[in-house]
Amino acid sequence: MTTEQVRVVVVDDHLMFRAGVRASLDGRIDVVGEAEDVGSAIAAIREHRPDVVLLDVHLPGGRGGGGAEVARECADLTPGTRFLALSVSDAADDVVAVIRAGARGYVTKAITGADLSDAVVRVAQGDAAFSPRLAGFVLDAFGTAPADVAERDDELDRLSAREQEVMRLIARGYAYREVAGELFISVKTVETHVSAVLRKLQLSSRHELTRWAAQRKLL
Amino acid sequence: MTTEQVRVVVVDDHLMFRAGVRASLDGRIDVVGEAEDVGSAIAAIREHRPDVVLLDVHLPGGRGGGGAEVARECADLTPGTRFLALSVSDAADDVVAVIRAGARGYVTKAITGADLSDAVVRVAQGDAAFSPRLAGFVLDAFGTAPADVAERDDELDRLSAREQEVMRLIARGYAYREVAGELFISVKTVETHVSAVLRKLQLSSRHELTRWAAQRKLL
DNA sequence: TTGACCATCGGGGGTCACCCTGAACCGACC
DNA sequence: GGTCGGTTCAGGGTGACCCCCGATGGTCAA
Repeated sequence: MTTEQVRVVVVDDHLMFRAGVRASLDGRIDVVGEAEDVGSAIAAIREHRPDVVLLDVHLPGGRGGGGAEVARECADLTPGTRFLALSVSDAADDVVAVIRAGARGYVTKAITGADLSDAVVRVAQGDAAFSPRLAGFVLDAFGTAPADVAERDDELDRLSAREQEVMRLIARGYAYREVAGELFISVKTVETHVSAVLRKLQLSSRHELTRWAAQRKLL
Repeated sequence: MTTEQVRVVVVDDHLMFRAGVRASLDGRIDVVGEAEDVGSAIAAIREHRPDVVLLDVHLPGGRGGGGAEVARECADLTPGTRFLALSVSDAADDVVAVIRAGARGYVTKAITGADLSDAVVRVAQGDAAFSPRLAGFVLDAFGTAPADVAERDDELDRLSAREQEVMRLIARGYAYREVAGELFISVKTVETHVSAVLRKLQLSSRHELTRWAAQRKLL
């Protein structure tokens, strides 16, 4: 890896900044192309097929998706290319969005030339590269699925077993007749249960029930 | 951060390895406790409330969840504590599992004492710490959603602007009359738009529309 | 100018959702 | 034994939903 330079395309809407990046990167890196908006970035990446794209997060053009749009569009077209986001923003939303789009790292523009070169090399080798503090945002966004199992529901406990059964089907969009067929009871009985559910949960329609159940991940 | 030592609990099922970790960590780190299985780890963490837990991934005891189980159990109990996974395994599944459980980093046991000390300090400061190559596993597991974005646009673009507006309100549970009042149009016009939306999306009721919109996160 | 699409309305009608009262059976509890 | 709650079902009613058939006017492109 010391024998071959890392081929890089720099995407940023400011000419001066691109010149600065080009001047700051050391001999391990070869800037093979530049682009200044979403469209020209995609074209340049497809043409040069670089190892790494240094990608500004906020870009003109395209459908307003900025750097994340570029990464998404090129993910299938150029599988060997990795993306390193480079932005003034250190907002968690920006970081998570572009990482979700497929970028392998995110550094702020306060970085030094040497550190940026290191980050580019690391990303080229398949590793991740983050400015301090930013990696935590990604991990925070990552660990937000299996943590809510312990939540008990006293509202749900007020429903009888049969009422819960009917409630789940109704919340999933089943019609009364379909619920009746599913549970081998009459439509009128379903109506009775639904009325009881709505009354006990203090809801007024099956639509509210759907949202209520969705919020509690009961679907 | 040079004035205060980072307080650490070391969790590993091998006494010899714990001794090695203790001997390898430098003066910035203070090992305040040790544990050798899931149960004793949770107890030690609750007792000492360390800044960082060095956590072996494969542990005896508990419900077989290993280090991930420890991290999950302690997430709510000791919010100030961060977890750094430490394992011989460099398998992607192990890495993703323990990160998903809340760990802020993952290093292999091939690490040097100096690098491990650095990683502990970085995690204590809220940053992430990964051995080379391992961070990529997490990012790979993270970017597994953008496939439905393109499909969403195709389907959604077939709706006119007004139809999308009506669709969002209907999907949120608004009644026709409420939508009419919100958009200053007649109930009949709302009906027309809803019919067009259902026909274009090949749905048969507003309930299916709600699920359709929820799947695409349009709410 | 014509055609296509969109947004805005209306009548009519069939189905569905929701509520009301009322009732029967069963098991648990006092 | 009486009371209470759960489950089952019925008739009747009102409004919401969803479709069919129309109609008018606007914009935009061929």
